[in-house]
Amino acid sequence: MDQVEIFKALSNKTRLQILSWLKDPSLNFPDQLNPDFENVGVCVGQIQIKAGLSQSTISEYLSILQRAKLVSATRVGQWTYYKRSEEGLKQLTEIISKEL
Amino acid sequence: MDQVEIFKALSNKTRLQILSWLKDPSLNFPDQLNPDFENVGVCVGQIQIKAGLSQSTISEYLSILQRAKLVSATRVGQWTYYKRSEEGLKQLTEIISKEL
DNA sequence: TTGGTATATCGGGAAAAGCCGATATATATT
DNA sequence: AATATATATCGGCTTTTCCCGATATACCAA
Repeated sequence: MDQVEIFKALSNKTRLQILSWLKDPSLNFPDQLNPDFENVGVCVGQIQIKAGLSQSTISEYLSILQRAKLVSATRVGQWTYYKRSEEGLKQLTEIISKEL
Repeated sequence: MDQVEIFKALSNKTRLQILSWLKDPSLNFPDQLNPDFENVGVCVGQIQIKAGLSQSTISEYLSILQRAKLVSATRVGQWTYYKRSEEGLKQLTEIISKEL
């Protein structure tokens, strides 16, 4: 549980937006194709379009968030679906309330 | 209230340590000269010694924490005393619980 | 197998952060 | 005024982050 890594992941406007968007996928990603995306998450392409940055950048950002355990990924066919990891976010709350 | 600025301020091991040390100054800074330091804070020099980085670096780190409203400063004579800004830290908790 | 789509990885240029020593500024003392 | 101490600011070198385009990989469909 590397605190610095978590805070670095959060030190970017786009990555904070992604986390926020993933709080309510049906609201923020109405064009999503997969009907089960509330459970499985949102695919990289949708996030990329919404963020307006390049595909490679968004892919990298998602893996930064994943390494910090703030999101989790599920591969289904040719898509990778990302969703918030409430477990990791709970850990963050604990860090802040106890250690900080 | 720039969230990115706050998280950037927290994205450094030394700065996290400083915040943590300032939770209990009498424990972490036993050599402190000012007897009232529990209220006023800890001076830059003491923090610098404890951190083991250069004076200029620590001075800069403290102003980064201050800009993020995580600490506050009080100048008394030739010393500047820094202490945690519980107000700013409360704001951080709110950001995380509500917006993130 | 061939081609198409989704994502990941690589290489790199530009900007920011990490950290230093030197210097400037503010205050206190003599 | 001169000196000493504490802190802040400046200039610079090194490492990391921000993004990109190009390419590689994985999967699917014909």
